[in-house]
Amino acid sequence: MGITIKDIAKQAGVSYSTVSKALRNSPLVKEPTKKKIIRIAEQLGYQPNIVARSLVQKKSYTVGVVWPTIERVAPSKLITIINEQLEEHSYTTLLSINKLESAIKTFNRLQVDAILVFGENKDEIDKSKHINSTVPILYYGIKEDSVYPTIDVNRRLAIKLAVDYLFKIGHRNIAFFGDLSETESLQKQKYLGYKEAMEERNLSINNQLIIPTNGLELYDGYLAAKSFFSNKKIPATAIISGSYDLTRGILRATTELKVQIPEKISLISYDNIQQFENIEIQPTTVGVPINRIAKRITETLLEIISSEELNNSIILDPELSLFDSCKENTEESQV
Amino acid sequence: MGITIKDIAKQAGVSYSTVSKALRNSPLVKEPTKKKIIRIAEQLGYQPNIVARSLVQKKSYTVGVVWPTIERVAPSKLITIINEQLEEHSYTTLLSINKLESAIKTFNRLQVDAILVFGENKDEIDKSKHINSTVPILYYGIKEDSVYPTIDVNRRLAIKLAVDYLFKIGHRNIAFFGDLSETESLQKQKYLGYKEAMEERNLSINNQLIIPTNGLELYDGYLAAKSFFSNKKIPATAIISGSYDLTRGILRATTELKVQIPEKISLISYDNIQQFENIEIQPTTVGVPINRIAKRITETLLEIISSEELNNSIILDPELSLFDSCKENTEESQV
DNA sequence: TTGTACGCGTTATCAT
DNA sequence: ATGATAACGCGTACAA
Repeated sequence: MGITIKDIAKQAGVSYSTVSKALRNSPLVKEPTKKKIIRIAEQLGYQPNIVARSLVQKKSYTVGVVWPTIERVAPSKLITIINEQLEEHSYTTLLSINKLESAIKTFNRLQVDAILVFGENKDEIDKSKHINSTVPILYYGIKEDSVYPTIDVNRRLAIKLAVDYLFKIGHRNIAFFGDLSETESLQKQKYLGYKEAMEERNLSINNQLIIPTNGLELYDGYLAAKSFFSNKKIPATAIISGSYDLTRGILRATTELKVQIPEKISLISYDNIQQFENIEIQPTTVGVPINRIAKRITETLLEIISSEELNNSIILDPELSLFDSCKENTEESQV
Repeated sequence: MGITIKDIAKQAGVSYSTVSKALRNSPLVKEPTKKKIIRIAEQLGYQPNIVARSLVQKKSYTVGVVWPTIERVAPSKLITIINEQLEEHSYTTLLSINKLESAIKTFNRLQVDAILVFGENKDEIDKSKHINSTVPILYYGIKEDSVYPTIDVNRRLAIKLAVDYLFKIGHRNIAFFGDLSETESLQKQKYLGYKEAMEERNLSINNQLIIPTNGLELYDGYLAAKSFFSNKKIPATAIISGSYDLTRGILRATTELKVQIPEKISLISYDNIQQFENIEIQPTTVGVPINRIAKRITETLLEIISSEELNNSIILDPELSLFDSCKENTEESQV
């Protein structure tokens, strides 16, 4: 068994309530006594029993994160940042990799102060609806529009921003690299943004411009790009890439094939992370910076915890971060 | 606030201690009363308060997993399996992505029953040593030999097995693909196994045979393999690949270059996962199957929890899984 | 300034 | 078969 405040009290020759006050740094305890108690606590390696505390306080200073798809890397950076930020507010983050329903139950039993759910689909969420969670829940990145309190990123708008910018600097033939398979509904939003924006500008879309990468790994981007550039005449003056890793692959291909960026072709990458380190060229990106997402999620969680009330869905708007992978297009191909 | 047993008691017109017994399915409660109580509990959506329970029982049926490197995919499959297995024993798994020291503190405060630490290096572990954890700790995959209770995999022996097998079927020129950078100490163990085994057999090693992939992604294996096979004369009759993704890359390269496996060259891959799905050829692998690792870890955790005593380090021995990527070598190059 | 007593939700022990 | 009550470790209102 661990050390309790009673053990400390005995050692210090005071009552255990005094110890409790001292450790919580209450002004109701004299400095010398406080110092002494704290010293003894450290000596004994005292760890406050959160269990007992949260029982009496009805607050555990703990946030539960539901993380059923641990095997996907995508949002792991995000959760790392959220964890750090919550820690600064002296909250502890606990992850569960169970299915949504069972994770929610667990966190309710554990009496966490709030639950953050990552990237679930609507079906799964609906299944968990009958559980009346005492603990407030916040969803991130769910795959369909939703009536549940949600924070998400406007991926569609992101790609539209990219198209608009490229249009503004003279590009008319704009290609899109992305995984278009049915399962990747996040990717699909990006594709829709591309299509919409192109149509709005009356730009033609053809199969030469839509490049399915058939996967989201670096290698997939690399292969797609190699085949793309093997065309006699490259069918576009600009590329929009649907994800970080794809972009890395595209850049490896352009380096290898000595396709100059941005001289030969412009490039914009979808990205939240903004850490294209060790890479030949810093690409122009579009997306919601991960720090902004994290900050907003943290704030919302703290809000939910203190007010018990959740204002509904928040959709974060993306921004364009200009670097040197884009250049004006002055070719005759302009209409 | 949530529903408590007292709420149920009021509804059912019994005392709350009867409710407690009924919900724990005690034989001391008459069937009809029990049924009634359970029904009401379900109606109200009652969730037992683990906090209170673990306070009195001094047991939380919870295992804490320290997972500081969430951004690396490697052991995520493993943890998924362990989670499932612990669940079958009605234990809940909770992850922390904090630094080791702070995670251990957290789990102690939370009064979990055991802590499982993933893939930390010795420095980090030493730093946490001064914390006298009330909760028993089990380490997995730490990067140096250790005095702490540990379960790990014998990577060195795995690669030796591979070399030995290839030797037995007539290969003398055996190449090794792996990331040899200083930071990858797990990879290094594999390289050492390769070197040792080759030396034991008096097989010569030269730079043509040791292929640093400079990364562990599919793409890295692909590139390394392409350059490897561009040699006029391929310098080996067999390849040992240091990891799953590298192997996938190598296979893509051989397919592309029409290098027949195993006709032209034999291949053995290091692997725990054994799920080379969607791949052209099922390679022969060597390693400890992930299910065996998971099972052993789960067992050890449960043991530790019940006995409070930990028998020291367990090193799991790898096995060879023969598939069709190897073939006897009958060339003259045999000594 | 310090100590006493009660309550948080649950389980376990003892009476009834 | 059921109910009353103590205990788990802590925080806090109130008494000293």
